[in-house]
Amino acid sequence: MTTDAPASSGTATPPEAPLRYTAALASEIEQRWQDRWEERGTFWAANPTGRLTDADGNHADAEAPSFFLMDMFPYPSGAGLHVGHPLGYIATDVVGRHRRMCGDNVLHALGYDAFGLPAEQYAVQTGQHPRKTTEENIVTMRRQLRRLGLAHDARRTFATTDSEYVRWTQWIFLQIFSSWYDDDAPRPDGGTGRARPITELVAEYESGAREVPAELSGGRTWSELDEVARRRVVDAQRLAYVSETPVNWCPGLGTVLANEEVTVDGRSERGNFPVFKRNLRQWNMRITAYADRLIADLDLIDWPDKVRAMQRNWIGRSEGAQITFDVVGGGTFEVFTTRPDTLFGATFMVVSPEHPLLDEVPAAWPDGTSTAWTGGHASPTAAVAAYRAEAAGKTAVERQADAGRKTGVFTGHLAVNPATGAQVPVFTADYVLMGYGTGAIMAVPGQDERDWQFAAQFELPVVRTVAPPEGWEGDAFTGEGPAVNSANDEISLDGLGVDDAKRTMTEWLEQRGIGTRTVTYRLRDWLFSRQRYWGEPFPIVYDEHDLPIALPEDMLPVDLPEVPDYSPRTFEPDDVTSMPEPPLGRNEEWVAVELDLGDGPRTYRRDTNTMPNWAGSCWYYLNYLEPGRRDVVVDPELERYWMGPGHDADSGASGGVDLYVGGVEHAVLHLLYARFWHKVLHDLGHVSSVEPFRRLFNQGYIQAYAYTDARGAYVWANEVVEDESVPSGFSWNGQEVFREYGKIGKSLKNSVTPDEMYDAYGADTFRLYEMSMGPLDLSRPWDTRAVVGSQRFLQRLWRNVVDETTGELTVTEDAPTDATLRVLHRTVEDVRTEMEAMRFNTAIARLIVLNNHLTTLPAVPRAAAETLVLLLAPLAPHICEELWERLGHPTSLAREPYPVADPAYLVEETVTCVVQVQGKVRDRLEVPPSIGEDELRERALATAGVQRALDGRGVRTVIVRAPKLVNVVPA
RNA sequence: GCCCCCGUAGCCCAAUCGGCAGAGGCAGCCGGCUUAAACCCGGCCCAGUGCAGGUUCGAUCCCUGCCGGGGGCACCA
Repeated sequence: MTTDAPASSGTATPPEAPLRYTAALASEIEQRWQDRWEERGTFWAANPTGRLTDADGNHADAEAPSFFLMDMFPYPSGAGLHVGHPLGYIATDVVGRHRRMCGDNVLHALGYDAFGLPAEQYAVQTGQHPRKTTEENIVTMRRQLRRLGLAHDARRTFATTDSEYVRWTQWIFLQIFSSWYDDDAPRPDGGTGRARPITELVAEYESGAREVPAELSGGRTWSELDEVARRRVVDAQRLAYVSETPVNWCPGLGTVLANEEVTVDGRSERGNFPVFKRNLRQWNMRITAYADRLIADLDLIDWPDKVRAMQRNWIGRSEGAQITFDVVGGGTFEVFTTRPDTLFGATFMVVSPEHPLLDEVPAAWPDGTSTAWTGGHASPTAAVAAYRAEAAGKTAVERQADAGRKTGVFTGHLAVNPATGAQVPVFTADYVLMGYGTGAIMAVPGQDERDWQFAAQFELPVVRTVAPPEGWEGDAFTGEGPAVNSANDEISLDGLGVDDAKRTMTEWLEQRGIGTRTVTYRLRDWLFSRQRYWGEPFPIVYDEHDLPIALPEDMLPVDLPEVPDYSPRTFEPDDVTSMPEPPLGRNEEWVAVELDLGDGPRTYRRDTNTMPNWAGSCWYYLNYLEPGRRDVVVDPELERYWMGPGHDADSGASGGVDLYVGGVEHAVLHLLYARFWHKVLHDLGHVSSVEPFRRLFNQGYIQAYAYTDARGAYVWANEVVEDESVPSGFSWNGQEVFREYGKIGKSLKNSVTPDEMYDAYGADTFRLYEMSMGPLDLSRPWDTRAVVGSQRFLQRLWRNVVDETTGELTVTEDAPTDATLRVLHRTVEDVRTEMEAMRFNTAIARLIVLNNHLTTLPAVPRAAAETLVLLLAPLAPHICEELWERLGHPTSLAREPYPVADPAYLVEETVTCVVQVQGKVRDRLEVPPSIGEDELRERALATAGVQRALDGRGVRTVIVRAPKLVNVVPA
């Protein structure tokens, strides 16, 4: 049996011991202290300036280091919490309380990420307005978390759905909309490339300092463009822009989704619905402009290697060349390749089905077209149209199922290989993706496995340009080797290694003006609009030209309008032909709006999309610094104090939140988006820090066993018992059941709630158990039965100080003995080390040792009790406050200095020296720690154990590691 | 298929620089307390570190291969 019914008889208060530390007494103490902390403002963090002072009205002490501590933004679920949820909140609370006792000014608060799909779905299900259900859920969650005793500054809480917060989310959107990325602008850190206000771009065009890019101007100068054309030129360069691009359309959710929200199976991360590629006009954010900085600055921050690797991987930087190919009969197109050295082996071309080259294809098949290439169609026009339609209807799942079995069709186009001059056929195939590189490749079957497969399928020629090793029997050879078959009148790569060949070829291409060195990224721009109700509206209107116009700041926030129906228009999950239909479009009075934006009152049309729920979590850390500001998104002085580079010893060159704790599931979503927004705000001068989160810590998950019966149905885990008589070892109601390990939740019937723990043990026991289960970053199984161990510890602590019957203090004023002082100071030293390294499980183990030692004494010396209480206070704050008060201290221990060990008591009088012969322990010696090597060697050689083990053999060498080890090596 | 992390007692987990395999908790067993039981107190049992090699005076720790578990990526040119 792994999960007892939580209430056990041991927690009832026995009449003979009215002050035993039972769940009832713990609850009384805990709630009393929670009220006091709130009334006294114990955990108010003082800002250096402005309205937020500490409880005494003081601003931050300039001498005290600041420590900005954060949990990942919780989403207030309607389902309530289970025991896995608080793990991270307890951990950050322990860190915060510990840092505070170490003298830091700790900022720790918790807000709510309350927009988004789940909130909306919950509201639709319950038939209520999302604002109502969201607010109710926040109330419930606040109550459950307050009962944990978290030392948050309650003045700094907020929800992303607050109108005051939405104002600034929209304001930041407008900052991004009103910016462009200047690749050549110098940065303070020495690099080049940063966001600049779009007004500066316009000014440069007007003054002639900058020429309008030809692909945007159609060859005309700025002065030759009319007003609308100029706006199109500028709009195309904004960091937030509207464009018609292939996007992820999810009919089942009724909205488009970002790449990061689509699983590798091509389904929505939420709801697991199919996702289709559709060309739609949508908002995008130019995160790709920051790709290099998002990679490079990973080196500045203290994050788990795993998360940094995931971000690097997601951004997917690859170096190569872009090469121009001429199309026979006119026109050109570009390909991207990481292997320009293999150009001589490019025997055909492949473009993605969405490629513009296919908008016009020859009307008839060229002479000699193989029937294998035509797909049975009479003309390229028909073949390409059919293939394009087929590709558009495929989900990513289907595409993936086909991986390896290549499909495609000849387009009728022929291209010229610039190295060989040969005419090669251009195919279209869906293994080439429009969103990566140029959407077109040169196919080199000799050096690329995918191309080889395609070539085999369509009977295309193979030319090897890298010599495979002797005896190579495989297909494509992608390894290192000398170039072959790679020479023309102007250039020869033959004999060069891959790297040299790449360089030589790229130089030749650049000289000839038909290629350039290029870097490409897997990362795409961030698709930023959703066709849902419960999100931030865009602060954008459109004029008669259908061009976006930013609303002026004084019109913010744009609040959500009431609509007749806020449910999304969803479709059959596989309805490919469906079109998104934003709920905000249902309120025509709101959509059509008359405004005076400078040229008199005119009618505009509002944007009816909403922002993704990531928007709110992209900047919430800044809002903790001083929520509710009307004049500025964040006070620069507060940002420098709490987050600026060098604001404390550990903040480094990047600055940012000192410690950010949360699950690893946001590694490439929230954490990438937030870094992007932060860098834009940094470029525009709103924040001094370069990165939002200096140190990231991923906590593990608490999971639990679940049990299925013979039919595979889940049974209530808390009713399962261990049963030797059945093979699985577990039974439920007398029938054998089978154990699995998985997420805690209602569906697995293994849920345990914090409320049950508060009732059965109290919050301190619950906190202590969660922290003692193992290292914080490891996932581990919940075991309700084991919680009692933490409760026993607190009971023994309580009894060491308070008489269970009378409530009298039992501590003695006598000085501790030398032995007690040694244990005490050893514990202080070790606990400090463990706490600083966030190894709370081992810190707790040391505290238990000390407490058990005190239990053996006739009476506990006050000095030892007080030190123990202070050491334990971050972990079990309520009982420690209570004991601290009973020990005669009128004020909270929240800011008492964390104990420091006296080194005098850390020195051992004797050390056990291990005496080994050939690595095996043969004897032990009690020696003074200061013993010299020579003396130790002599004494070790003289021991009976060594003599017996040597058995007359000579000694070759003796390794001495004074004072702890001697190892004798026989001859 | 590629990459990363983890395998220590029945269970959760410790072990600093390569130096006595055990800090703590749970469960189990024995004893004490008790009219009795629970709570509580004391004590005990329990692994040679997933497997096979290698380096070393000495390996849980470093290296190689394999097995098991977890995670990430996956037609990215």
